[in-house]
Amino acid sequence: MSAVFALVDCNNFYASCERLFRPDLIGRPIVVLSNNDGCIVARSAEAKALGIKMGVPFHQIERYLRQQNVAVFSSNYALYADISARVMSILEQHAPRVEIYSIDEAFLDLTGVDAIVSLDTFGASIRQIVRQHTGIHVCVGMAPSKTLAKLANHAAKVYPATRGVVDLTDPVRQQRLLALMPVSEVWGVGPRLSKRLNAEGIQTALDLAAANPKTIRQQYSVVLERTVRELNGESCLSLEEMTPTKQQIICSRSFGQRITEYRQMHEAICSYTSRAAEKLRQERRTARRLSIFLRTNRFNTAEPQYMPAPGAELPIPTDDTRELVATAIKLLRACWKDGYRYMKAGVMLTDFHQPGTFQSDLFNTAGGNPRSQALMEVLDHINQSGHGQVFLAGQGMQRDWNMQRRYLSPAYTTRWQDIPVVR
DNA sequence: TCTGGGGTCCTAGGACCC
DNA sequence: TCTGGGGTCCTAGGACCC
Repeated sequence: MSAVFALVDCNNFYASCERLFRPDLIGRPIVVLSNNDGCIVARSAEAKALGIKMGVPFHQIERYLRQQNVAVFSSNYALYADISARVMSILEQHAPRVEIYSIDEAFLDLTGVDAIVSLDTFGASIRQIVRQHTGIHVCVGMAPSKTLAKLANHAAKVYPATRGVVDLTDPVRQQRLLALMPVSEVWGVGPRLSKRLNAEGIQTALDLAAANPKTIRQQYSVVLERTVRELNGESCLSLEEMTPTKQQIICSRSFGQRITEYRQMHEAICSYTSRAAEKLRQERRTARRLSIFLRTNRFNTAEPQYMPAPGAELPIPTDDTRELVATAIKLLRACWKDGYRYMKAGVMLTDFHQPGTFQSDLFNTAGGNPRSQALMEVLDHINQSGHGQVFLAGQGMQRDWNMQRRYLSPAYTTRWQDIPVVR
């Protein structure tokens, strides 16, 4: 029995989520902006038809968007995460094994399913069920490897005649599609590799599939070699149902305005560290290494630049917000310089351990401090309850550096006072 | 004036050891 | 002028993904 993977991908996900609760926007172009309302990260079909490109800085096309009556939204991550969870739970009810690959995509293992029902029928029914239960439209691509399933999904999106479902298990069909796809559309081939491959005469996905894997490995990498094999229907990437534990946690943001005062940076670093510590506890890990980074605006070459990124090792791995914040602030004090206009800062945690397993020296108590653990549990409980916020004084009350979200929609599904009311 | 955030994997090169 | 070889570990940087 040969493997069959499906890739289910939500269409224009963020824009679709915004439209779910705004039926008045049906037919109107929608764009969603990145944090700080920086650039375009999602577009509805109508917005794509207007020629609006992904990743364009908002300020460059703001006038055009107004002229075209485009609805503009700041990222509402709470909303998207909630809708995503609903879509994923439906997929998990209908497929034996599911890998949630990103907020809007999942791989399914459909091996053996084609003995019971045709893949086209299965794909169409998944689409219909998700749409009926969530209002979200998805496309389904099916093939013997993940890389081919990705391409099949892409075809399902691009060609309306497919009705959103493409079964690419037939080798002849694979060849036909690969010949139509530029190599840059292949999963794992980014802009740099595309350029190099094009220069070598490899233009289409079919050209890459026809390349010698050994040669590709020598000239490029083992990763691209695997891609070549996957394009030939040899499955090298397996379905990963268990989310692997994180190797690092990063919390960083660009500021709403440039920061020039130490007080503001102190608040920001405290906040980011607290958030990172919260994520760490969710992962049930402790961290031994913490680093911070500050950045001036690298796009503005006329300004003096300063981008320190100091790190420190903790004596014992910890998940205690207070210890991590104290370490971060020590690093900040040492690297802070007045006279720069800072644009962004962040905190990174690495070198993770399982709580209580660290081999400590004679003078430290291994296994963590039970009082600290209890305190952190209470902190997380209150902050996740929706009833209030408890934070360290260092995080500040002014928060005048916080990011801009001028076009934020309500938290329709995750905050009581924002639930839509039908009159 | 205005250019996201959070991840992964691989490789090369330096430090260090015997 | 000569001044080994091989292994491990760590870090930085580059590439990719959504």
